Amino acid sequence: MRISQLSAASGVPIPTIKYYLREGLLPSGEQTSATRAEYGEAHVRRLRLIRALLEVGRLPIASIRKVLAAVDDEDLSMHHVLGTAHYAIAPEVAPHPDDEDWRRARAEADRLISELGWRIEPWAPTRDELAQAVQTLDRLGMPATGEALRPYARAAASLVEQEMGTIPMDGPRETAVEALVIGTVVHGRVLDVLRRLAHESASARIFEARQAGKDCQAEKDRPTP
Amino acid sequence: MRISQLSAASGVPIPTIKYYLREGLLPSGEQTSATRAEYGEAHVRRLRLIRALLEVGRLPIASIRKVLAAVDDEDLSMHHVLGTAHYAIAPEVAPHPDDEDWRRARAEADRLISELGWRIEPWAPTRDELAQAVQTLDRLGMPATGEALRPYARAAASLVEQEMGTIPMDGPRETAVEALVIGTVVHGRVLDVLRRLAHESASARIFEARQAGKDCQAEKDRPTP
DNA sequence: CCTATTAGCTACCTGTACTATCTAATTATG
DNA sequence: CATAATTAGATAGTACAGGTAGCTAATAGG
Repeated sequence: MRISQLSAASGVPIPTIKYYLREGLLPSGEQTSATRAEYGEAHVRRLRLIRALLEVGRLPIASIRKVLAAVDDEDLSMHHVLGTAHYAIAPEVAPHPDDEDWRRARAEADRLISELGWRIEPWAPTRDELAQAVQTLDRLGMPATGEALRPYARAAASLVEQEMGTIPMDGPRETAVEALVIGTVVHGRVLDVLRRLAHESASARIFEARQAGKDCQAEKDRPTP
Repeated sequence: MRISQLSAASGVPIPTIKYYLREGLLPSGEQTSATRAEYGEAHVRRLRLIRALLEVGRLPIASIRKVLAAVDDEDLSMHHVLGTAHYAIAPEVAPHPDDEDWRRARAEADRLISELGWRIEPWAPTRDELAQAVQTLDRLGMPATGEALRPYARAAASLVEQEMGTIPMDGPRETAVEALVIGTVVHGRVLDVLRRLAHESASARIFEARQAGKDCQAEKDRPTP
């Protein structure tokens, strides 16, 4: 398969494929001469994974590179690939270690994690992400106690439990690892989208009585298609 | 309160505050002379909300402007403010209306929503987001049937139900509306982070037996603090 | 042999979220 | 009263992300 066919098969423009090659997201094809390289099904697959992480997972290119490097490293156990993915996904959160509010939020996050009995590395950046959310809720006057977060944690744990059951652990490593990464990234988005849909629906149910007469005005505000 | 005090109180640098004023995210202070304006507690509050939407919610400035405009529009019902927030949050998803795969994914998304009995506007961009995720999973060979998505939907619905109960519906409009927006954005992130934590924990539990001997090597890969 | 395609390279472009600087008008301070 | 500091408002510049475009030399296929 030549680059033009790879482009056609994947829907990704040639210059973009070249960009991904430069950035080390996509392995080079097998060089058959100075101006020819041969690409295969693995490249199509890889491109699909890249686009999934980029468009659905909203990961920056640099993070995708790290994730894919871990996926390709045969020496890493599945758990460590997943760990790398989690590290790469977690956005930098600029902790202010000498800020009192920050320390309290971080302590609250750590407390919740240990109460739940979750096995999370002490240096996991995800802890900081949780602390950031907790701190933000505190500052906004909606304090996030462990009490308030526990339902979210339980729901998350139960969904993840189910999801883990569907990973083909005993198939080829690559399949399992990709399924894990997709689980982390794409299913995260699925849950987020469904939550927003549920939110809109709940809001419609709850408020429909209160606003009865206002629908006509609202219709005018509808964005024109 | 002058701009320098506003900056100190909120932790946002003066040039950034000026930028938010220019961009219409923050209302101007009360002009007391050609070179003085007076800011109040509302400005501090607004800045905190902006930073929450930006840093935790990862919303682009343009979306934040739309959300805040809706929050400030006293003529909009709470449901419509929330709708605006949902519209603003949903990233553009570039649907290809003549792509067969896309149409199938979109149909699957619509089917799931109607099966669940959710009240979602037909033109809601969130439908496209769900369709995008479904299409991506299809392409990656992990087809997302309604069956597979239902547990996520149920969990989302139940969490949202609880969350709605905590909104102070009968307090001042601004408080309720802000709580709704924060619920949409910040609690979404909380759930996402908790899901990734649960994922890491589950992975640790499941794989610890399989990798026993590899921990030493793994420790060396730990990012240096 | 001639046209099209390709790898590898460098340069360029667009959008986002700031940052910096400048000006003129105040306001506070010694 | 003079002088230093602060401010609003405006313009311009920066850094990064994610591509996109064009160039050159080599080669493949007809």
